Amino acid sequence: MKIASFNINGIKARAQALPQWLDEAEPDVVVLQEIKSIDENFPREIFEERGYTVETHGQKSFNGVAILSKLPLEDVTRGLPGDLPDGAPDAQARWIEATVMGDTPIRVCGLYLPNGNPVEIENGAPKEGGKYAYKLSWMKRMKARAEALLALEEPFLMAGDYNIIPQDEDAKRPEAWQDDALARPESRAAYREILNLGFTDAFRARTLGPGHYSFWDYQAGAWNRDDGIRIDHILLSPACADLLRDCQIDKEIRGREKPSDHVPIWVDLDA
DNA sequence: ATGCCGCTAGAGTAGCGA
Repeated sequence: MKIASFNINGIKARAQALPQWLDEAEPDVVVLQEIKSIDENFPREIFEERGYTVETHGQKSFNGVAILSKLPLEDVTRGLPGDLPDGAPDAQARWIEATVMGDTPIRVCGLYLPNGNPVEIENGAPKEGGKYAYKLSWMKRMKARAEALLALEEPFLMAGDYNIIPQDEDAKRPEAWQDDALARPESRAAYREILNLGFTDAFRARTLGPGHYSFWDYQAGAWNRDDGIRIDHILLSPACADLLRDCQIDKEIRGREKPSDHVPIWVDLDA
C-alpha cells in the first residue's frame, strides 16, 4: 500500500500538477495540506474520476487538509482534539484522520502543523497568543493524540507538513534557520518528544545523510540552488514501522510547470 | 542584499500568510 503526503499550496492552483503526479505515482492514499478551500469548493470530481474517495477538512483562504483514497475509509474524523491555551476552540483546519481498509487496516493522520513564525519571546517564553506559542501548544495536543492512538496498539501513521527541520543536516543552510520557528530548539524538542514516544521517521529509516529536502522556497532561486529544507515527514507507529518497505521524496516534481513549493513524500507498506 | 506564490477583497493594487 502506497501512502503519500503532499502540501499542494492551493487546490485551485494545482488543478494540473496534482492530477498529473497522481497518474504517475499511483498512490493508494494521499493526505493533502494547504488545500486553501472550503469543502464545498473542493474539486472532488478530479479525484473521484480517478477512483479516489475524497474526504476534506477545509476552511476559507488558508490551511485545509484532505484525504484521497482508492481503498475504503472508515471512521473519518476532522480536527485535532483539544482547545487553545485560553480554552477557546481551535478554528484552524489542520488535522484529519481515517482508517484505510486494506488487507491490514491502517489509521492515517494527515496534518498541517503550524508554521510558528514570527517567533515572539516575552520574558524568556513564547508570547501568549502569538504564532510561536500556538505552534508549540498545537504540538502538545498532537503528542496527546499520538499517545491515545499508541494505546490502541494498532498500526497508524502521521503524515504531513510538520514545519519542523529535525536536524541541521535537513537544511542546505542550517545557519539561516537556527532562529526560525522551523528549527529553534523548542520546536525540535517538541518534535523529539513526539518521536520519542516510539515513532519511526520513515524517510530516515531508509536514507541517511544530508541533501534530502521536501520544500524549496519560491523566492531567491531556492530551487535552482537546491536551497531546501526537509519539513514533510511520515512518522510510523511501532506496528506500522514493521510494515515499511520503502520511503521516497518525489523531488523532481518541484522542477515542473506551476509547482507547489513542497514535493510529495510517500511510504510503501506491506499492508 | 535579493529574485515568489496563492489567497481574498473588490476593482489596482494591497495585505496576509508562509
